Amino acid sequence: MENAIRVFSGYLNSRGLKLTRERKAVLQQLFSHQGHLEAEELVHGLRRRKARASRATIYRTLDLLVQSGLVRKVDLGQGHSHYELALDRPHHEHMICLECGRVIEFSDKTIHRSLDELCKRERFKRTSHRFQVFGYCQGCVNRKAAVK
Amino acid sequence: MENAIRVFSGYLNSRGLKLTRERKAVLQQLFSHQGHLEAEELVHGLRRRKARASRATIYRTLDLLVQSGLVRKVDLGQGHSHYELALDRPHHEHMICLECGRVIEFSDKTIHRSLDELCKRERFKRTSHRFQVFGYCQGCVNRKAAVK
DNA sequence: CTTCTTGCAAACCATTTGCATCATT
DNA sequence: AATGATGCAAATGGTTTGCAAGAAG
Repeated sequence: MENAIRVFSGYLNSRGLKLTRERKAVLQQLFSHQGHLEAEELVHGLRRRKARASRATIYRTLDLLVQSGLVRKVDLGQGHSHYELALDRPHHEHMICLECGRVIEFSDKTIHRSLDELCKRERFKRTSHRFQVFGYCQGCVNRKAAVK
Repeated sequence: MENAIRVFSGYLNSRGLKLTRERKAVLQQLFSHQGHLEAEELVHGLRRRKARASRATIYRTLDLLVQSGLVRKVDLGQGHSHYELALDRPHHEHMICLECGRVIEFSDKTIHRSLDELCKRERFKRTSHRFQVFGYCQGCVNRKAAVK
C-alpha cells in the first residue's frame, strides 16, 4: 500500500502530474476492497469514508492507475469495467458465476503455452489476452439443487 | 441460409412470434457479410439494399437470433457488441488486431481440455467461455517495420 | 380482428469532456 | 504564480423502451 503510493507518485512525477488527495483516496479505496471493484463502488466507498471524489475524477484517476501499471481494467462481461490491483499479482483469468457474480481467479501454464504456440503459428504478436469462463459456482449449484 | 430461415421461423413459431420482412432481412444481411458484424453495419447494410429497418428492430431481432441459437453475440473489446453466425460453426476464440481490427478465429483442443480440468478442480459448472487475444497481426507488424 | 411488430423519440447507463474554479508544486 | 486538478453539468455512444400506428396470422 505504502509501496503502491510511492509507485504511483513516481509515475505522476515522471509526467509532471500531481499526487492529490483525491488520487490518493482512490488508490486507498482500491486497497481496502481487495477484489474486483467497479467505478460505482468506488464512488460509494469514498463517499462513505467522507473522502468523496466526483465520478469524473474517479474515472480519470483509474485511467492513470492503469497507465502506471498499478491497476488492471478487466471486463467481466457485465457491461461496465472492473478494476483490480495489479501490483505483485501475476496476470490471471476469471471464472464468473452468472448467479451470484462471484469471481474465481485462475491461471494455467498449459493454456498460456498453447496460446503462445498459436500466436507463433498465426504470426500474431500478442500484447495481452483475456480469458473468461461463465457458469455457476459450487454454492449456487447446490442452492439451486436444494430449492428443487 | 434457407435452412437458417427455417430454423428461425420454427423458433419464432414455437413462441407465437412472427417472421416479418424485417426479421428476414436482418438474417439475410448476416449471411451476406460472413464475418463479425456490428449492429451499426447492419443498419447501413440494410439501408443500402433498401430493406431498411430501424435500429430498435435490429437490436430486437438480434436478441431473438441469439436466443434461437442461430447467432452468437461476441465482445471483441471495442465497447460494442459484434454478432456472428453460429449455425454449424463450432465455438471458437478470437485474436484481435489492435491496429487494423482484423479478427483471426482459432480454437484449440489443449486449451479446452485444460479448461475443463480447471472447472472440475474449482467445482465450477461452466456454460461458456470467451477467449480473446489482443495484439498485432503480421500485416500490421510488417507495415510498421516498413515505415521506420 | 387480434396480437405481435415497427419506428420514432425519449430514456438509459457507463464513461468522457468542456469549462470555470480550486489546489499543488 | 503557474500549471494541473477538480466538480459540475452537458455530451457521448451503444443499447433499450414506451407508445401510437401498422402488418402478419
